[in-house]
Amino acid sequence: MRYWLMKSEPTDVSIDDLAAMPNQTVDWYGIRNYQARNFMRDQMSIGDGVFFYHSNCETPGIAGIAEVASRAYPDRLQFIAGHKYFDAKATLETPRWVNVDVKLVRKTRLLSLKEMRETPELANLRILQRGNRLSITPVDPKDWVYILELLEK
DNA sequence: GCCAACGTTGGC
DNA sequence: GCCAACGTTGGC
Repeated sequence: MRYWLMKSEPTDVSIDDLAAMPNQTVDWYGIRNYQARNFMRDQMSIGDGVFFYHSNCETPGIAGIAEVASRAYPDRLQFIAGHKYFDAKATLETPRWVNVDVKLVRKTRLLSLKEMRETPELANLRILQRGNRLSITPVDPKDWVYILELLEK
């Protein structure tokens, strides 16, 4: 059992979009970064905890709790010629990109990036480190618990 | 819209 | 295999 923070642009998939999806589940498509892919492929298990993070928006921050709902499987968009996420080097036999499914647990208050930065206990959180752009990062269990408490406040 | 930081690409 | 150039991310 591991914990993760996964970024999504709310103009693409917001927490409310997730809540409106069938089974409140979305395939985490479009990851085109090897580190993030490897986290999904090698380390994620069904039931892992996920903080659903809104990025590249007016108030970035954690908007809800979700969970990993599948093992990693090939991202279908890599095979669609002309698609934004098409990859000419990927084949059905040797796909390059994978995704997991992510299921909503519950929407929370928005815990803003600003508030996280102002919380000394969270100083080690990967997303707060300088220059961190990874869209999927592991979260330490103690940070997971601490943030859960913050989300209740 | 700016730009710092980082990842990827490709010439050599 | 180096590294300059380019592309992307994402906060501000």
